[in-house]
Amino acid sequence: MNSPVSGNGWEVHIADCLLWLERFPGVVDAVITDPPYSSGGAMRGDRTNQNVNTKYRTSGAPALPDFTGDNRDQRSFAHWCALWLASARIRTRTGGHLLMFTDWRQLPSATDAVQAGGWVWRGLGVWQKPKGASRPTKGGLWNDTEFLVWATNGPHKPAPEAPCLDGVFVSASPRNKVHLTEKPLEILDALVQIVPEGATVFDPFAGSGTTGIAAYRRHRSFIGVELDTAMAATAAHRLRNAERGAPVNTETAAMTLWQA
Amino acid sequence: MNSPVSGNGWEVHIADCLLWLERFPGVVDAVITDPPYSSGGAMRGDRTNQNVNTKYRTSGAPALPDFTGDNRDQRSFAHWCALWLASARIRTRTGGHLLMFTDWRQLPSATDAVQAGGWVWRGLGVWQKPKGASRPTKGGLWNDTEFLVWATNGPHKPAPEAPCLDGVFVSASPRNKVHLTEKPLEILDALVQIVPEGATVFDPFAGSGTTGIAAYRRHRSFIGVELDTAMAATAAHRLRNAERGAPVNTETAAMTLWQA
DNA sequence: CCGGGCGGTGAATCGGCCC
DNA sequence: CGGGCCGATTCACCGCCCG
Repeated sequence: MNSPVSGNGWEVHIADCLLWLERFPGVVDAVITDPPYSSGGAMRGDRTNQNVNTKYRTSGAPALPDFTGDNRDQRSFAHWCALWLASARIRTRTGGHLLMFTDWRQLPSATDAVQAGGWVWRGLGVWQKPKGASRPTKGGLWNDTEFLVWATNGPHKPAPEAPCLDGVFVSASPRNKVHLTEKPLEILDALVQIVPEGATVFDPFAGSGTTGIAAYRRHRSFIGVELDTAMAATAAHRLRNAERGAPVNTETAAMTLWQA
Repeated sequence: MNSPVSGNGWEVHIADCLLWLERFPGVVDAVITDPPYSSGGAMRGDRTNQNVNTKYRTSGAPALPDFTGDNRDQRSFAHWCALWLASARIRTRTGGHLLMFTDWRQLPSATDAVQAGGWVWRGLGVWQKPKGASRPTKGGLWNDTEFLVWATNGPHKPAPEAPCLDGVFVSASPRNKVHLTEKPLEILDALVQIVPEGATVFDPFAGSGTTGIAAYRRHRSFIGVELDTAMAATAAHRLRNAERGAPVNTETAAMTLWQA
């Protein structure tokens, strides 16, 4: 285990989360994460030669770094999720929470994996994107949602003062993204409140660290694991920006992407 | 096959949809339906002695008739759905649509069944209920959504003028319900527009006929099948109200529930 | 006719108790 | 000890009623 980059109540580790979890001795209160979806071309065997930039980029937007782990077929996606979900659950306190993003195509696999990993599935949240930030489907349903699987490690015993989180989050994709699938900070800001202040939030696919920033600002501790060295550097940079009270997506944060 | 109750562009049959479909010679353009969810207590085997009124009713609201078929366990729910979905697909034109309501708990089983029935799953819609019309979950996600599985029979080739339906429908549960799980007319009004005017909409679980009313008002033909005699009478009554341009949920419509 | 106040409601869930 | 039945719980919004 490499030594992490850390700050006041947060740490970011560069590691594969499965290997990292095997050696992690602590206990966390919630797992809040956005794993690689591996969507598109599932069950069609046509994903071997695509990386994320050719897959997702359509316009003249600046290219973002390819991220790894987004090329599994559907069955192995579910199996792999079950593995890290089981490992993460072992390190989550009884009654602790899981909040995991997924898209519609992987949703059934995701809920299967969550349950296979020993979590108790308790509901679904919806991230509704404004129409401008999504794609119309002529003659069908507008594809403007992603989903959030909510589960607990065993019984759900909310504290009397525990808030009730919305089931539908309306928010546009962030501007000035430093990660291709970066989630809106305001959604993570709501999600981290599923645990009380002082609790520890764990993100095994920390990416650019948005979960950590939300946790930091809401006075929750954060442990992030990210496989990609450059992306982990970006997460650390953005968390340090948050510590300074600065905007997180600075020019220099973006530059860390290409230096490692 | 009993002779149906029918009107100008609509018919309601009293039958089990699986048996009825076996003998139906026609072709429809869309299947839009809300099957019994069989939710609650899934995988816990505790559903034997519950009817829907004890299951879902909490307050002093007037009792509505129990509906049948809401007591399958999860595996047989998926299997049974696959059966009627396959039968219905055979009677749907190539490129025709399926829109099927489900709740979060049955969503993975529902999408499995849709695909097992030979449909091509193409997306998810969300029905977001106002907070007042749903249940808070302390320390977790508010349970204020139901879902809509969208699929097509084979390739999706929308007409150039085909509209794009919303992915998220915001609507309160109807007042003066005559069916325990009656869906808002405004949502069905949007959904029937997935097929052009003059096309035929089929609902194998017609219930109180809301899908038919929406289809009638939007100049689509409607074929409904409903197992429960009293509920089918209610559907016919409400459709006749719609033909007269009258409000559909009249006192007499409610009375048909208890007469058969 | 408009605005504010108030009571009703909800495609459950959970703990506890009884048999 | 296990399974099933009973009843308390939850809170923002909807819509009616009244001023």
